[in-house]
Amino acid sequence: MTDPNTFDSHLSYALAAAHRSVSQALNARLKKHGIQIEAWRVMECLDIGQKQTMGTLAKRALINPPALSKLVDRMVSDGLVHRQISARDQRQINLLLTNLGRARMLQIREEVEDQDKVLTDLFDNQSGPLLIQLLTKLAQ
Amino acid sequence: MTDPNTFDSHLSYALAAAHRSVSQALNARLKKHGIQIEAWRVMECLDIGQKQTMGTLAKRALINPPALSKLVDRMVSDGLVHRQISARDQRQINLLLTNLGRARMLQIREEVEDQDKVLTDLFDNQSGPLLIQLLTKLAQ
DNA sequence: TGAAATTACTTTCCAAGTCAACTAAATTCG
DNA sequence: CGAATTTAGTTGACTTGGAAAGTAATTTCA
Repeated sequence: MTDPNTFDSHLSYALAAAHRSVSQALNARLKKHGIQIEAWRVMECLDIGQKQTMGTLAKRALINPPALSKLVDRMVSDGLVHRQISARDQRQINLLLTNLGRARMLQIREEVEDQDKVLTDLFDNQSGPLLIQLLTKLAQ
Repeated sequence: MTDPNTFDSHLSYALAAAHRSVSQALNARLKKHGIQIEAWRVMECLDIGQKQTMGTLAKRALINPPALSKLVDRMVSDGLVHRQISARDQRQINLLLTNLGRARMLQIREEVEDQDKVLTDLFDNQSGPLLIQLLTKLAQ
């Protein structure tokens, strides 16, 4: 056991600390674009596959359904996305990026890529991808 | 560039996904004890060093000062901690665990240790500590 | 010394998230 | 078929968090 008097060697603590630090930094950058991290994730998900349902989006963008509903309300009133009722299942919503939304996403993507580069530069060539791999395993 | 059409290879995404998954699992366990993750972190910090100020606690427990103030209000009314004005600086608060707080912390610690074991068992002997090391580096 | 600046913490106001209940559409199966 | 169940998404009541302002104690330095 390593240092029984501290709890910062716990995985859950180290993870929370890293997440806090990284999302604060990213948040500061996205503030310039007037957008939240979650909204950016939604837009990236939509760019990968248009017409996604709220359900699949909630999973991919790491947002609970009620929070996603409200976030999408705001994004609609900001003109970034619009809702379309699915033809095959009237309960489902297909969310679409507007032209404005797509343009904004591309700008923001640069900011995020830049931030990501700063982070991965903290590590050597093996460690960066390894960290992502370990995190991905943890996320299941 | 690896897989330009997905963003889940971004460190910030992998980190958010892992954090979400881990804190949801931990949260479910702590719910049985009627406590939030943040309150548990505060109690662990107090166990390491009693009489910590709100400022140092905020940093160690990864909580912004206003949120910590409010959390401590709730913990005081739950009888877990109590505030004591510092003798040497009347602006500072020294926070102390009550006997109830200490007892609850010890119960909860078991739950968290157990959860942490489940997580670290996902990895081989090198990877677990390595992950923590990489995360700690990221948190600075 | 004592006015100005800094530091420690809290409060207020508002934005955002959660849980549980709700609406409505689709599916199941007796 | 059609009543019962399941699924998709939203809403509402309530809780929590954040930014900025507020209070009060301490420190700085002219």
